[in-house]
Amino acid sequence: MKKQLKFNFNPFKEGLNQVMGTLERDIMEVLWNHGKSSVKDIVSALPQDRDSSYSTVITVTNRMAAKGLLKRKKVGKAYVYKSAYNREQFYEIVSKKVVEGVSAFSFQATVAYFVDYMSQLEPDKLEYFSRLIESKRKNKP
Amino acid sequence: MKKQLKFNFNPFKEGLNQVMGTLERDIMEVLWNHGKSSVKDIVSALPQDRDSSYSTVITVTNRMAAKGLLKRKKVGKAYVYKSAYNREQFYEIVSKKVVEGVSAFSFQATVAYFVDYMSQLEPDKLEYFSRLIESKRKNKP
DNA sequence: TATTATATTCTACATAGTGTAGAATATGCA
DNA sequence: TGCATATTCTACACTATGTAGAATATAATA
Repeated sequence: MKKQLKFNFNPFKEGLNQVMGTLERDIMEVLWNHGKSSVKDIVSALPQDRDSSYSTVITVTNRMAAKGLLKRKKVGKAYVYKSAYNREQFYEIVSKKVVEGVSAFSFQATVAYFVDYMSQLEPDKLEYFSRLIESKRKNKP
Repeated sequence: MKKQLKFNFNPFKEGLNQVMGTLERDIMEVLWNHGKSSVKDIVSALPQDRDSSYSTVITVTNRMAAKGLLKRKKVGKAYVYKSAYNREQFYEIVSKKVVEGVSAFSFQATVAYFVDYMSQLEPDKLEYFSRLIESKRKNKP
């Protein structure tokens, strides 16, 4: 079976950067937005304000491949990289693991803050939540 | 106001070790179980299988104090350390921040897995949450 | 008060993850 | 076969954590 993806979760950062470094995040975005890409492609697609060298990007993509975040395949002279998971899969994997982890850390506190957090949100999100619960209840006689 | 406690959350580890290192965790446990303690006290209360030197423990307690995890006060010749938060407070702070963080990361996936996780553990609780959510919704016109 | 036991601070090294990139090496196409 | 280009290797920076010796400070007591 596929090796389980390992990551840390930093709740004080934003978006993908909660789970990986900033360059890694930018590379993930490039691969999700542009599909399979060579290092050359990635370098040119990276945000303008980030001018990482070719070898910096190669080092990081290889580390990401070693971690199971990316896959690579030789095409002609160069390797072509792609994300091992699409965006939706990746967010699901992370969310699931963090929810499991924090529930195991402290079920009570987690439940309390989850409900609390939810109730402060807009009604449509609460509604989404209650509809989800209802459907679960119906499927669990 | 008090400086906000910063931490990473590792869902692949266990208990307090999800939020800090192993020696840090052992020190927290000593302080929660024994109350205010000098470094000497801590060293002797640490698990037998861990034989960290006095200066190792001092280094780590000072780092923890710098991070806001511990407080210290000079008593006689030595400093006496105590946790900045009691166990319950600490678990609440962490749970709250991680729940907020992962909800911001991906609201939909988080809600989905949270409900999923809860319904697997104790189906009955779903009804409780359902009612809780409903009452929250009614209080939010 | 001077000595001494003990506590602290300073410094430094190790490992892991991430960002960085030059130098050396390999390789495929013209 | 040669060259342009891609890869690998190596190495340094920074942060977090674990580790601990050496140097220094300090309080209690003789």
